Amino acid sequence: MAQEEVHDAGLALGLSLGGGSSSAHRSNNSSRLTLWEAPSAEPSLTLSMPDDPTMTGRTASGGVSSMSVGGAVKRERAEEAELGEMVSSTAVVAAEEDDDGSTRKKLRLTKEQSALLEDRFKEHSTLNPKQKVALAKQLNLRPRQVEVWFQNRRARTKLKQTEVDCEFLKRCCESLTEENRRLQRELQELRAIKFAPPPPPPPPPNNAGQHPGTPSAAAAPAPAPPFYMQLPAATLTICPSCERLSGTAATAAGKVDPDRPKATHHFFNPFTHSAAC
DNA sequence: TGTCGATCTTCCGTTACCTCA
DNA sequence: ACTGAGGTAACGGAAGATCGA
Repeated sequence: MAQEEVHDAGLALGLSLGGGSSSAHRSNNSSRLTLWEAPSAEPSLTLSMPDDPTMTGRTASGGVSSMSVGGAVKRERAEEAELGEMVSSTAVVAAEEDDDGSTRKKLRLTKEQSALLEDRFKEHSTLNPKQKVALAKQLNLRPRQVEVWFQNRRARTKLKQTEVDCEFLKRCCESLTEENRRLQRELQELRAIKFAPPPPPPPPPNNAGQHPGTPSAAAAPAPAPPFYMQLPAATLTICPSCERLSGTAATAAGKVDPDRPKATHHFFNPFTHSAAC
Protein backbone atom coordinates (compact mmCIF):
# COMPACT_ATOMS: atom_id res chain seq x y z
CA MET A 1 0.00 0.00 0.00
CA ALA A 2 0.97 3.61 -0.21
CA GLN A 3 1.24 4.13 3.48
CA GLU A 4 4.99 3.95 3.41
CA GLU A 5 5.08 6.75 0.91
CA VAL A 6 4.24 9.25 3.55
CA HIS A 7 6.68 8.12 6.14
CA ASP A 8 9.02 10.82 7.15
CA ALA A 9 12.49 9.74 6.37
CA GLY A 10 13.87 11.64 9.29
CA LEU A 11 14.14 10.52 12.87
CA ALA A 12 11.23 11.92 14.79
CA LEU A 13 12.34 13.40 18.04
CA GLY A 14 10.20 14.76 20.81
CA LEU A 15 11.96 16.63 23.55
CA SER A 16 10.36 18.03 26.62
CA LEU A 17 12.01 19.81 29.46
CA GLY A 18 10.88 18.79 32.91
CA GLY A 19 10.73 20.65 36.17
CA GLY A 20 7.10 21.61 35.74
CA SER A 21 7.88 23.79 32.81
CA SER A 22 5.42 24.25 30.01
CA SER A 23 6.29 23.74 26.42
CA ALA A 24 4.69 25.58 23.60
CA HIS A 25 4.14 24.07 20.22
CA ARG A 26 1.84 24.29 17.29
CA SER A 27 -1.33 22.38 17.08
CA ASN A 28 -2.56 21.08 13.75
CA ASN A 29 -4.11 24.45 13.19
CA SER A 30 -0.89 26.14 12.35
CA SER A 31 -2.15 29.57 13.28
CA ARG A 32 -2.74 28.57 16.84
CA LEU A 33 -0.21 27.98 19.54
CA THR A 34 -1.13 25.78 22.44
CA LEU A 35 0.52 25.46 25.78
CA TRP A 36 1.17 22.07 27.21
CA GLU A 37 2.00 21.34 30.81
CA ALA A 38 4.59 18.60 30.92
CA PRO A 39 3.06 15.59 32.67
CA SER A 40 6.31 14.51 34.13
CA ALA A 41 8.71 16.47 36.24
CA GLU A 42 11.54 14.46 34.79
CA PRO A 43 13.19 15.56 31.61
CA SER A 44 12.14 13.19 28.91
CA LEU A 45 13.42 12.34 25.52
CA THR A 46 11.37 10.20 23.21
CA LEU A 47 12.68 8.73 20.04
CA SER A 48 10.58 7.20 17.34
CA MET A 49 11.92 5.25 14.46
CA PRO A 50 11.34 6.61 11.00
CA ASP A 51 8.98 3.88 9.94
CA ASP A 52 6.60 4.37 12.78
CA PRO A 53 3.38 4.99 10.87
CA THR A 54 2.03 7.19 13.58
CA MET A 55 4.87 9.59 13.18
CA THR A 56 4.27 10.32 9.56
CA GLY A 57 5.24 13.72 8.45
CA ARG A 58 6.55 14.91 11.76
CA THR A 59 9.61 17.02 11.68
CA ALA A 60 12.51 16.68 13.99
CA SER A 61 11.40 19.74 15.87
CA GLY A 62 8.22 18.04 16.94
CA GLY A 63 6.16 20.21 14.66
CA VAL A 64 4.30 19.24 11.57
CA SER A 65 5.90 19.07 8.22
CA SER A 66 4.27 20.59 5.22
CA MET A 67 3.53 17.16 3.84
CA SER A 68 -0.19 16.65 3.87
CA VAL A 69 -1.23 13.10 4.58
CA GLY A 70 -4.84 13.44 5.61
CA GLY A 71 -6.80 14.95 8.46
CA ALA A 72 -6.63 12.04 10.83
CA VAL A 73 -2.89 11.77 10.77
CA LYS A 74 -2.43 15.48 11.06
CA ARG A 75 -4.83 15.55 13.96
CA GLU A 76 -2.97 12.77 15.62
CA ARG A 77 0.24 14.65 15.36
CA ALA A 78 -1.30 17.55 17.18
CA GLU A 79 -2.77 15.30 19.81
CA GLU A 80 0.51 13.59 20.32
CA ALA A 81 2.11 16.92 20.62
CA GLU A 82 -0.40 17.77 23.31
CA LEU A 83 0.41 14.55 25.06
CA GLY A 84 4.03 15.48 24.93
CA GLU A 85 5.15 12.15 23.56
CA MET A 86 4.26 10.49 26.82
CA VAL A 87 3.64 7.13 25.24
CA SER A 88 5.50 4.34 26.92
CA SER A 89 7.67 1.89 25.13
CA THR A 90 5.28 -0.92 26.06
CA ALA A 91 2.51 0.70 24.13
CA VAL A 92 4.57 1.34 21.09
CA VAL A 93 5.54 -1.96 19.64
CA ALA A 94 5.36 -0.51 16.20
CA ALA A 95 8.78 0.95 16.02
CA GLU A 96 11.12 -1.68 14.74
CA GLU A 97 12.53 -0.96 11.36
CA ASP A 98 12.83 -3.68 8.84
CA ASP A 99 15.50 -3.87 6.19
CA ASP A 100 13.24 -2.25 3.67
CA GLY A 101 11.62 -0.05 6.28
CA SER A 102 8.18 -1.27 5.36
CA THR A 103 6.98 -3.27 8.34
CA ARG A 104 3.93 -2.43 10.33
CA LYS A 105 4.38 -4.00 13.72
CA LYS A 106 1.23 -4.40 15.65
CA LEU A 107 0.43 -3.40 19.15
CA ARG A 108 -1.43 -5.84 21.31
CA LEU A 109 -3.50 -4.11 23.95
CA THR A 110 -3.19 -5.43 27.45
CA LYS A 111 -6.17 -6.89 29.26
CA GLU A 112 -6.40 -3.84 31.45
CA GLN A 113 -6.34 -1.51 28.47
CA SER A 114 -8.99 -3.51 26.67
CA ALA A 115 -11.17 -3.69 29.74
CA LEU A 116 -11.07 0.05 30.30
CA LEU A 117 -11.76 0.72 26.64
CA GLU A 118 -14.70 -1.66 26.76
CA ASP A 119 -16.05 0.09 29.83
CA ARG A 120 -15.86 3.45 28.15
CA PHE A 121 -17.42 2.06 25.02
CA LYS A 122 -20.36 0.77 27.04
CA GLU A 123 -20.89 4.27 28.34
CA HIS A 124 -20.51 5.97 24.98
CA SER A 125 -19.64 4.48 21.64
CA THR A 126 -17.99 7.73 20.59
CA LEU A 127 -15.51 10.01 22.28
CA ASN A 128 -15.09 13.72 22.10
CA PRO A 129 -11.53 14.96 21.66
CA LYS A 130 -11.10 15.74 25.34
CA GLN A 131 -12.28 12.34 26.42
CA LYS A 132 -10.08 10.74 23.83
CA VAL A 133 -6.96 12.50 25.00
CA ALA A 134 -7.79 11.81 28.62
CA LEU A 135 -8.41 8.17 27.98
CA ALA A 136 -5.26 7.87 25.94
CA LYS A 137 -3.34 9.42 28.79
CA GLN A 138 -4.92 7.03 31.24
CA LEU A 139 -4.12 4.04 29.05
CA ASN A 140 -0.69 5.24 28.10
CA LEU A 141 -1.65 5.11 24.45
CA ARG A 142 -1.73 7.61 21.65
CA PRO A 143 -5.07 9.34 21.07
CA ARG A 144 -5.03 8.01 17.55
CA GLN A 145 -4.87 4.47 18.93
CA VAL A 146 -7.86 5.13 21.15
CA GLU A 147 -9.69 6.62 18.22
CA VAL A 148 -8.91 3.64 16.01
CA TRP A 149 -9.95 1.25 18.73
CA PHE A 150 -13.33 2.95 18.99
CA GLN A 151 -13.73 2.91 15.23
CA ASN A 152 -13.00 -0.78 15.03
CA ARG A 153 -15.18 -1.47 18.04
CA ARG A 154 -18.10 0.32 16.42
CA ALA A 155 -17.53 -1.68 13.28
CA ARG A 156 -17.50 -4.92 15.23
CA THR A 157 -20.70 -4.00 17.02
CA LYS A 158 -22.35 -3.19 13.75
CA LEU A 159 -21.21 -6.42 12.19
CA LYS A 160 -22.51 -8.41 15.12
CA GLN A 161 -25.86 -6.63 14.94
CA THR A 162 -26.02 -7.28 11.23
CA GLU A 163 -25.54 -10.97 11.84
CA VAL A 164 -28.30 -11.00 14.43
CA ASP A 165 -30.60 -9.07 12.12
CA CYS A 166 -29.78 -11.37 9.26
CA GLU A 167 -30.69 -14.39 11.33
CA PHE A 168 -33.93 -12.74 12.34
CA LEU A 169 -34.83 -11.99 8.73
CA LYS A 170 -34.00 -15.52 7.76
CA ARG A 171 -36.44 -16.84 10.32
CA CYS A 172 -39.04 -14.34 9.13
CA CYS A 173 -38.54 -15.50 5.60
CA GLU A 174 -38.84 -19.16 6.48
CA SER A 175 -41.95 -18.48 8.48
CA LEU A 176 -43.54 -16.48 5.70
CA THR A 177 -42.72 -19.17 3.17
CA GLU A 178 -44.35 -21.79 5.32
CA GLU A 179 -47.35 -19.56 5.91
CA ASN A 180 -47.63 -18.97 2.20
CA ARG A 181 -47.63 -22.69 1.54
CA ARG A 182 -50.33 -23.19 4.14
CA LEU A 183 -52.53 -20.47 2.65
CA GLN A 184 -52.07 -21.88 -0.82
CA ARG A 185 -53.23 -25.26 0.39
CA GLU A 186 -56.21 -23.68 2.12
CA LEU A 187 -57.10 -21.80 -1.04
CA GLN A 188 -57.00 -24.96 -3.08
CA GLU A 189 -59.26 -26.68 -0.59
CA LEU A 190 -61.72 -23.82 -0.62
CA ARG A 191 -61.79 -23.87 -4.40
CA ALA A 192 -62.40 -27.58 -4.33
CA ILE A 193 -65.36 -27.08 -2.01
CA LYS A 194 -66.81 -24.35 -4.18
CA PHE A 195 -66.82 -26.45 -7.31
CA ALA A 196 -67.58 -29.76 -5.66
CA PRO A 197 -71.01 -31.54 -5.96
CA PRO A 198 -73.54 -30.89 -3.16
CA PRO A 199 -72.35 -32.17 0.17
CA PRO A 200 -73.62 -35.44 1.57
CA PRO A 201 -76.13 -35.48 4.44
CA PRO A 202 -74.91 -33.85 7.62
CA PRO A 203 -72.48 -35.95 9.63
CA PRO A 204 -73.27 -37.38 13.06
CA PRO A 205 -73.25 -34.82 15.89
CA ASN A 206 -69.92 -35.99 17.29
CA ASN A 207 -68.29 -34.62 14.16
CA ALA A 208 -69.99 -31.26 14.38
CA GLY A 209 -67.74 -28.34 13.65
CA GLN A 210 -65.43 -30.19 11.32
CA HIS A 211 -65.16 -28.60 7.96
CA PRO A 212 -66.45 -30.96 5.29
CA GLY A 213 -63.70 -30.08 2.92
CA THR A 214 -60.86 -30.52 5.38
CA PRO A 215 -60.74 -34.11 6.44
CA SER A 216 -57.50 -33.66 8.32
CA ALA A 217 -58.67 -30.68 10.30
CA ALA A 218 -59.84 -32.65 13.30
CA ALA A 219 -56.82 -34.90 13.41
CA ALA A 220 -54.22 -32.23 12.99
CA PRO A 221 -53.64 -29.85 15.89
CA ALA A 222 -54.08 -26.18 15.24
CA PRO A 223 -50.85 -24.94 13.66
CA ALA A 224 -48.71 -22.69 15.77
CA PRO A 225 -48.85 -19.09 14.65
CA PRO A 226 -46.10 -18.30 12.21
CA PHE A 227 -43.02 -16.61 13.52
CA TYR A 228 -43.83 -13.18 12.21
CA MET A 229 -47.29 -13.37 13.70
CA GLN A 230 -45.87 -13.80 17.15
CA LEU A 231 -44.95 -10.17 16.94
CA PRO A 232 -47.60 -7.59 17.75
CA ALA A 233 -48.15 -7.17 14.05
CA ALA A 234 -51.46 -5.39 14.34
CA THR A 235 -49.77 -2.55 16.11
CA LEU A 236 -46.91 -2.20 13.66
CA THR A 237 -46.66 0.98 11.65
CA ILE A 238 -43.81 2.44 9.69
CA CYS A 239 -42.13 5.40 11.27
CA PRO A 240 -41.77 7.93 8.45
CA SER A 241 -38.56 9.40 9.79
CA CYS A 242 -36.54 6.28 10.21
CA GLU A 243 -38.59 3.76 8.25
CA ARG A 244 -38.75 1.43 11.18
CA LEU A 245 -41.90 -0.32 12.08
CA SER A 246 -43.20 0.72 15.43
CA GLY A 247 -46.26 0.13 17.53
CA THR A 248 -47.41 3.64 18.21
CA ALA A 249 -50.38 4.11 15.89
CA ALA A 250 -52.72 1.57 17.34
CA THR A 251 -51.71 2.59 20.81
CA ALA A 252 -52.51 6.20 20.03
CA ALA A 253 -55.88 5.18 18.66
CA GLY A 254 -56.67 3.49 21.95
CA LYS A 255 -57.44 0.20 20.28
CA VAL A 256 -54.82 -1.88 21.95
CA ASP A 257 -55.83 -4.91 23.88
CA PRO A 258 -54.94 -4.07 27.46
CA ASP A 259 -53.78 -7.63 28.01
CA ARG A 260 -51.40 -7.52 25.11
CA PRO A 261 -47.86 -6.57 25.99
CA LYS A 262 -46.93 -3.12 24.86
CA ALA A 263 -45.35 -3.13 21.43
CA THR A 264 -42.10 -1.64 22.49
CA HIS A 265 -40.12 -3.94 20.24
CA HIS A 266 -38.58 -2.08 17.35
CA PHE A 267 -39.18 -4.21 14.32
CA PHE A 268 -35.99 -4.54 12.40
CA ASN A 269 -35.28 -2.51 9.31
CA PRO A 270 -32.00 -3.68 7.80
CA PHE A 271 -31.34 -0.43 6.04
CA THR A 272 -31.63 1.98 8.89
CA HIS A 273 -29.89 1.71 12.19
CA SER A 274 -30.82 5.12 13.44
CA ALA A 275 -31.57 5.34 17.09
CA ALA A 276 -33.35 8.64 16.60
CA CYS A 277 -36.77 7.08 16.59
C1' DT B 1 -26.30 36.09 2.68
C1' DG B 2 -24.12 32.72 -0.19
C1' DT B 3 -19.74 30.60 -1.48
C1' DC B 4 -15.41 28.45 -0.91
C1' DG B 5 -11.59 26.29 1.16
C1' DA B 6 -9.67 24.18 5.25
C1' DT B 7 -10.32 21.18 8.88
C1' DC B 8 -12.43 17.66 11.64
C1' DT B 9 -15.04 13.43 12.53
C1' DT B 10 -16.92 9.20 11.30
C1' DC B 11 -17.58 5.35 8.42
C1' DC B 12 -16.04 1.96 5.23
C1' DG B 13 -13.09 -1.17 2.92
C1' DT B 14 -8.74 -2.96 3.12
C1' DT B 15 -4.16 -4.42 4.68
C1' DA B 16 -1.02 -6.57 7.56
C1' DC B 17 0.33 -8.55 11.77
C1' DC B 18 -0.41 -11.91 15.37
C1' DT B 19 -2.24 -16.02 17.54
C1' DC B 20 -3.90 -20.49 17.56
C1' DA B 21 -5.61 -24.87 16.04
C1' DA C 1 8.06 -26.58 11.54
C1' DC C 2 4.56 -25.18 8.57
C1' DT C 3 0.03 -23.40 7.31
C1' DG C 4 -4.50 -21.49 6.98
C1' DA C 5 -8.19 -19.09 9.44
C1' DG C 6 -9.76 -15.73 12.44
C1' DG C 7 -9.17 -11.58 15.20
C1' DT C 8 -7.90 -7.01 15.20
C1' DA C 9 -4.75 -2.79 15.05
C1' DA C 10 -3.91 0.39 11.68
C1' DC C 11 -4.37 2.63 7.34
C1' DG C 12 -6.30 5.67 3.35
C1' DG C 13 -10.14 7.65 1.27
C1' DA C 14 -14.91 9.41 0.95
C1' DA C 15 -18.66 11.94 2.80
C1' DG C 16 -20.75 15.17 5.69
C1' DA C 17 -20.49 18.92 9.13
C1' DT C 18 -18.50 23.12 10.84
C1' DC C 19 -16.09 27.41 10.72
C1' DG C 20 -13.81 31.49 9.17
C1' DA C 21 -12.61 34.44 5.28
